[in-house]
Amino acid sequence: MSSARIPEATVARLPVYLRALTAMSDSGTTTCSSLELATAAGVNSAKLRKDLSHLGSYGTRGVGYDVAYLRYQISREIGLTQDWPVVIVGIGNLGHALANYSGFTTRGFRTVALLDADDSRQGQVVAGLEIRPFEELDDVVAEHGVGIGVIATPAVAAQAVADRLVGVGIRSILNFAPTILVVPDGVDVRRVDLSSELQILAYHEQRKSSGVAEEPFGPVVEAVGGLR
Amino acid sequence: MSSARIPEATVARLPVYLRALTAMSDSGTTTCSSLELATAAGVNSAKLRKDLSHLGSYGTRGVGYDVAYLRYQISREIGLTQDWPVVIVGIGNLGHALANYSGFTTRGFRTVALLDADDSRQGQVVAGLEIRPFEELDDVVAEHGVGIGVIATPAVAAQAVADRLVGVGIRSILNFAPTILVVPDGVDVRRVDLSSELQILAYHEQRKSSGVAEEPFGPVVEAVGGLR
DNA sequence: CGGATTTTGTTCGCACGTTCACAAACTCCT
DNA sequence: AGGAGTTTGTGAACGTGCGAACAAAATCCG
Repeated sequence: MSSARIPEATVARLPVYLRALTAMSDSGTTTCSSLELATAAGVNSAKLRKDLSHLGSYGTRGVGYDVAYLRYQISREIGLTQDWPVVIVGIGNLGHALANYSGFTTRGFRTVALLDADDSRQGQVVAGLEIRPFEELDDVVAEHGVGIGVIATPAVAAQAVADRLVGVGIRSILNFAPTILVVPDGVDVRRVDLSSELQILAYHEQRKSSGVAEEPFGPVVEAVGGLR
Repeated sequence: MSSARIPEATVARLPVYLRALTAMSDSGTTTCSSLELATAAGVNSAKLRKDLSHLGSYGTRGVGYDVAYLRYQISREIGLTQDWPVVIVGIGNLGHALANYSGFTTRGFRTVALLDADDSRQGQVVAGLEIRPFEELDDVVAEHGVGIGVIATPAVAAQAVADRLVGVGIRSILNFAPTILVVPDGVDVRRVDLSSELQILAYHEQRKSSGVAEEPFGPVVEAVGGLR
């Protein structure tokens, strides 16, 4: 069961459940029902139960889920029981923010290097790490192993950076540059596009403004991702 | 046709098409086929054509699409022919980066205010705007009208901020805080969650590492959003 | 003018995701 | 011990989304 393929939609929600469970754990809650967890995560309780059933049968009928146990099981399923090295490329405003962002230092991930092609930034210390030249990518991988690459460069540089990342063996890329990256089979790219998000909001806002007939209490979209 | 409801999946891709068309326009391309545009956007050409067909019939059989014309039509559909005022709340590292981010000043959006509850930041100028106290939210809305709210505060403050935003009439929120916001019907919340994105990548990376049997040339996911 | 060629717009079948509804399984109380 | 009450896990119905295949419409060329 636990080794069967998990639907992509479910995978995308597991981090949300994990966060909700962590919050419960912090506030001393030791047990929760599917309804409580679903409410905290902002989803339907049936959907939550079906999602969890893909991992295994970790609840107890008539009782609910043990918060700590379920949290561990989800962590394990996602692969957070080990530490993934993260390399951030492009330390401009955004890269700066990402380096300082606590979500990257959360259990499961460790920012091991900040790289930038701009000479003027070399040696500057951000979030306790020294900015290194992009050419040292190979050294970084040699030191810390292959992990996850984060691209926070301008759009024009993104594809070249991606090519280099793939070249040193990285197969998971988080792309903040507004470009569609072309990568070989077997490499995952997830794109985070702020202007797309704004535009999607604008579309719905426009529909709301110009009294377009909507389904009763229309699109209340609790959407995509969340920042830690 | 143009007033019919457009599928959510299509709406989410329109910004990508728009960006690809802009790039073509900048490089002097005046006409393109569905295959060319689809390739640039990283999608199947049949899907692209179906998406565009929801807006209307803007192509010419045997020829393709006029880049400038299609670009205008998509802009209009999304609602970018007017300028949406954007308010950013929480000017920490991330809020700082967002304020300087060119995607927010792109045609269609105008950052009108930076708000922060922290006294020590008041008056500081970021990206040409002075940081103002969060209490002045009402004044901002009075000055610039109701638009889109961006929450870049710590998680604990996010819900309270959202409540205030909704209180002054804002119905579109882009949430960077790692929290599920509870909002009334009719309010759209889009969440951008960096740690979720990382965790999703970690899940797939783990599967790739531990030689799990995969479908031939498994999950090459070109996923969610992109930054401008 | 008419046939060959190109490319759009749309129809169809299939896979995926979501929700409802209910049986199975556990606890609690008498 | 047994029945009442809870809550999980899942089967089935429904809706949405995707990709292939094809007809319709435009251009090009002889």
